Amino acid sequence: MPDRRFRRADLAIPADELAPRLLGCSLVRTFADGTVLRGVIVEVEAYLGPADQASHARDGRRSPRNESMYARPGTAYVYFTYGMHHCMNIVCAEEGLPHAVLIRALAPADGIDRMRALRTGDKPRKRPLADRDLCSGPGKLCQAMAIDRSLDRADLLNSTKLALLPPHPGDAPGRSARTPRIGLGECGAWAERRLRWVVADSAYVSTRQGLPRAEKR
DNA sequence: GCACCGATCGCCT
DNA sequence: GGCGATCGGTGCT
Repeated sequence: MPDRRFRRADLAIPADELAPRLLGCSLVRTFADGTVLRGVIVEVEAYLGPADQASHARDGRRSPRNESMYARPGTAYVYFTYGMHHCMNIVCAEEGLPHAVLIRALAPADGIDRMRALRTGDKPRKRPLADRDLCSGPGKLCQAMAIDRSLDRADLLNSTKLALLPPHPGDAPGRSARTPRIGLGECGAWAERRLRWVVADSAYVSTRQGLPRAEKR
């Protein structure tokens, strides 16, 4: 059976509509040697276009760095930040309107040992990284999946290297919770809007910030 | 040209 | 909980 993919039209919707639907979907990284890494999306944030003061595209900003935000829905937007980390977004809404969903955490599913090797690199460690430390943050998951600027502008609906797949039929993603987005500076009311969605009971989220205490584990 | 800072992480106290 | 790492993007002089 050929792998299932989204249709372009499925992603041609605003980021705050797409984001919750991405919980439970898989992000799949395939290497030239056939190695496959897969994680299930458990945490996302929506960035809502030119008006969104937390977005790289705020006030219509457009540059070589964020050009892919203006591309077709289904395009990957990968950027470099803090001098050492990459973060990955799924571009959505109509082409030319810079909406995107930041992938903040994955539950590792396939290729876990390879992810661990990618995360650990050459650094000697007393204990191997725990599974919950592999993809529990936007920078971590890019390191674990070998996602960098070379995958910026990749088409997640057709790329052989990086793909977005819908949940397996019958997969229950679990209860989701909404919170404000993480790590924003002064963005006025935009910092307060609840544009982050997390699988509330997942052990693989980046932080429990904003989640009800009763859901802490 | 140059100074500031970031959609983060890991290590330290 | 705090802070340094590390460097490209951005905006101002």
